[in-house]
Amino acid sequence: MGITKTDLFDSKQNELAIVSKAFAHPARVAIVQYLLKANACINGDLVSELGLAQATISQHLRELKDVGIIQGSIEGSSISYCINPSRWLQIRNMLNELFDQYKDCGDNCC
Amino acid sequence: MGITKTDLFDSKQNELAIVSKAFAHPARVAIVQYLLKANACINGDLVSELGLAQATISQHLRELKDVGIIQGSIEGSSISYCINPSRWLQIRNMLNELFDQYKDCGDNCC
DNA sequence: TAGGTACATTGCAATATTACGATGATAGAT
DNA sequence: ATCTATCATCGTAATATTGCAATGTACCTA
Repeated sequence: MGITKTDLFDSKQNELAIVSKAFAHPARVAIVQYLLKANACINGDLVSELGLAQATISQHLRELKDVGIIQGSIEGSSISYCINPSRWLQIRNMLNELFDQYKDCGDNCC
Repeated sequence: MGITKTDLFDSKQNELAIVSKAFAHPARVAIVQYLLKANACINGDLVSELGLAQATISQHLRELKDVGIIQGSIEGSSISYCINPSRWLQIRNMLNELFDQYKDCGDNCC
């Protein structure tokens, strides 16, 4: 059926899944890494950087924007994208909270 | 066309995407959280815990296992699953490495 | 106004994911 | 050997994702 049964899970689990899905494509990882490296805000010369069509890049940018990871501001006729600082930290904390839950159980695990 | 052009990206970007994809479904997040909470190793009573069919749970478990996040060992006629410690730490480090790359650029961003 | 640049959106084809019933496979109990 | 419990796999239907050409929109320039 291809449809995720989101109602079976709590909001935190769904949020984690949505955020993870944003990173679940190498193109979006590459876009985020590029924005991190450039630090200053960059417009869509990602098209020449990555080897994908303009429409495809635009689509990936929108997905990242929808999740709030990046934000764009109009810069004349082009658009500057950059990491959303507060959202970035929030996601980082959310992931850390998950990964910190692991308690090493020695070798008596499985 | 529905197929990801993995050859356009480096192995690290692809790895990050693959790992993220494992967490990109609330059921898999819930499974991981359950294993974290239970600490000790748990078999497939996830079927009653989550509201999904046995076949569906099994499928999600396999995806988590394929990425190496969890591992299972036969326990009589049932199977004990648990977090894979080394892989868990490795993923944690990989994500931290990404999230630490963010340098706050003050307010002169975008 | 007309033309060009930079993105976004639409529409479509190909492939992937999600979910589950039905069916296998294996281990323990009778 | 037969039954049952537990889990994996297969097959299939419904939906989502990926990618791009074509088109739309907004802005700048001449």
